Amino acid sequence: MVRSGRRPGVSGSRERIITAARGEFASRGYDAATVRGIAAAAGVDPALVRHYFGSKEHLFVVALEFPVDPAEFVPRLLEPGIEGLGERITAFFLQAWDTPGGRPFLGLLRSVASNESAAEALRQFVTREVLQRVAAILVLDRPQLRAALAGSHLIGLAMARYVIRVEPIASASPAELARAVGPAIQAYFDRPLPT
Amino acid sequence: MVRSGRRPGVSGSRERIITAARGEFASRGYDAATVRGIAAAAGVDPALVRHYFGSKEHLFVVALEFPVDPAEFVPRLLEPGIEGLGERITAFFLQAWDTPGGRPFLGLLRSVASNESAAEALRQFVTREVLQRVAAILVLDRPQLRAALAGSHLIGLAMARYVIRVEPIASASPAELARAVGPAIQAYFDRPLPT
DNA sequence: GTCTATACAACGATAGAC
DNA sequence: GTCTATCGTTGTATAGAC
Repeated sequence: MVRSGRRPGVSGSRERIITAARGEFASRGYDAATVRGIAAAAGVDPALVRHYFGSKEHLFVVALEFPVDPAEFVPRLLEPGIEGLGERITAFFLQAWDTPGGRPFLGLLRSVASNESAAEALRQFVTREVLQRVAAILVLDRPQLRAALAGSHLIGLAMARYVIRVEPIASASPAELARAVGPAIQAYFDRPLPT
Repeated sequence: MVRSGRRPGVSGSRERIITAARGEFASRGYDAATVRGIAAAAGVDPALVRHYFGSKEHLFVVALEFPVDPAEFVPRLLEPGIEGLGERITAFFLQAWDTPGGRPFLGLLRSVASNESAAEALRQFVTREVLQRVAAILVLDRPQLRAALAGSHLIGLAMARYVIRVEPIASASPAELARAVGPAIQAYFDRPLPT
């Protein structure tokens, strides 16, 4: 009976490992997620993970891929104009987190907070794919600072709601939160910034 | 050679363990910090940590002690009145983080993001010692929601500046940031909240 | 003599590397 | 699948403080 060696046909193991890695990193964070756990969730041998990705860190970088595509949502949110932009962004952000597809965000946040290379990866990604795109569309002074400040509030909102789970933010409805926070985001695209 | 047993004089081991724990939790986060590493940094046996604190988790809770005292800074910031409150709070927050004494904050944030019991500890602490205090002083509707939203922005600011280190927030001066963010915080204590 | 501080050794679990 | 390292924890013995 042949036990070792390559299986015939296309296995899809690589993709299953990436999917499993997202789930594990999401639910446990970078450090607590284990290569063995990921391999088990993917139904493969741990050595296969090493074969494809070399290291846990590199696997993470590959799996980092965002669940939403800035190339799509940035123009879509900005296109209708400045008016109502704050609430649109906030509502989209909360919806992205609240849906099942937003699960990876939580793991990403956990990983970023505990792991320097994860923070580095996210910093590069956000700067290149989000901030620069926003800056290219906005006709305002210091667009990158404005976008970064607005983004910082949203990150904090996610920390308060999904990580720390402080009340009454944790239990508020997405719509209620979007209405409460929207104007603060809006102000970063409306108001002159102090020098 | 005598190896075990009590050492002569006052050792201060308990305090050294707490200090070492703060340093380890700060630089590595809750999960990555080890009891053995903390014991080594304190120059004691790991079993002594257990003797004093029972478990890693309880040691964390003891070491959690905030570097600033809400009983002091909440009244001090709120006392001059609503006017300029946003900028006062933001400047105080950034200063607390930027000074050497603010180091523990970073570790706290890392721990909270990666560990559920740390998040639980911080949630209880913030709710009891900060939000309720603010709510007791402010004469506004839904003071707890207002304070929580303002706090979420500040947490996000810290994430952007000290953890993710995204530009231009990471390199901005505290004064510049306080002027840019202050009005957003202020609005949470000025404006009517949408229902 | 009793309480407390301390050390040492080892256990069972589990990780990543190869 | 094996190897090695290291984790949190625990049992037990000992020496000083009071």
